[in-house]
Amino acid sequence: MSSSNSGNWWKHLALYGITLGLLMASLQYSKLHILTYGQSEKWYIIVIAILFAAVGIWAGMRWNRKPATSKPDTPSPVLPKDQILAQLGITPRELEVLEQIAEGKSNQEIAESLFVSLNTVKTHLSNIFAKLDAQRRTQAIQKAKSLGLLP
Amino acid sequence: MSSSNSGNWWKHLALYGITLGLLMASLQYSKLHILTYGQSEKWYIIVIAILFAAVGIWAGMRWNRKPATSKPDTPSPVLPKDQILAQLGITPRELEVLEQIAEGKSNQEIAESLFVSLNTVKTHLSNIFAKLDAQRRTQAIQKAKSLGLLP
DNA sequence: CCCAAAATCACCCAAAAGTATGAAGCCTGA
DNA sequence: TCAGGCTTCATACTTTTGGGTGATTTTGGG
Repeated sequence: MSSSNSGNWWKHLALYGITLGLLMASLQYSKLHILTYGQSEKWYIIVIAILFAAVGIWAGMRWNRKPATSKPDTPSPVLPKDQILAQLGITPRELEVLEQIAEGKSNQEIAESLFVSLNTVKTHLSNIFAKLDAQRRTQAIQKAKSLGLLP
Repeated sequence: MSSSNSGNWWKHLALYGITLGLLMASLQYSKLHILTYGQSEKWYIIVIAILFAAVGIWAGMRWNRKPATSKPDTPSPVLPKDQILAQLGITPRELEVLEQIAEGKSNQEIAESLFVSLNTVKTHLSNIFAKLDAQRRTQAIQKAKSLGLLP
């Protein structure tokens, strides 16, 4: 209840909100004039509530939707791999590193597998990230795959 | 939700409703003088609006969350995805996280997209790694794909 | 031979990711 | 009602990654 309860309070809030809405609606229908507002003001409030609920639903669905349109990437690129590599300026060694991160290897493992130092792998990776415009290895993998550089 | 929840949520709802009703009634009686002023009515309407906006957002996310987990694309795994998931003990939420790391997102981004804390994402990931026998996110992606859990 | 690109490595620092442990609230099914 | 799985979150700690800079070697053409 004190400070770090952030998990579920808003669920309750939501329930309260829904309940409030139902309550107000039923109050309207039953003509129990408990509230001291005039008729027009009551309806005004209800309209506002419904309106905002609708807007909220729309916003919520909007906000949480994943970009489903990103599926039709480049499955059959017209350009051959070599050309894409050249275009991006990715060198053969960098591609090797790229392939290995896609296999789930750590930098250390890649270094050992290529017989180079960890620092070298990092350097290659930095260059790859710059050329693919990625911030993370997972992102680089994703981009490389959609470019057809990786299976 | 998977259709019917037998009968618990509406009980809470009813309870909240009753409580709220009593609360509102007492408010009416004790603060009649305030409510006669136009200013407090405005305030009340604003609260209603915010409340319903919150409810709407919540509902929208809720309705949008379930379809997110059920993916229509089933390549051709020998076992249905559900069965593999059950076998490994991977929960729906964990799968959601798994899907997002495969999209190249950072833990922080996933946390924001799922409206949970960073710590929660890490916990889910730890569990995923254990269940997939992976040490790294890239490895988990790899394994999940070869199992048909991811496209 | 000389140059330039590629490959290699080192440090340092910051940020992100991963590990371990404990715990609370919710939901479901027995 | 009670146990157990799921989800959530926290704290503390270690490891891995990523970013920036600079430097040395290799190598292949011109």
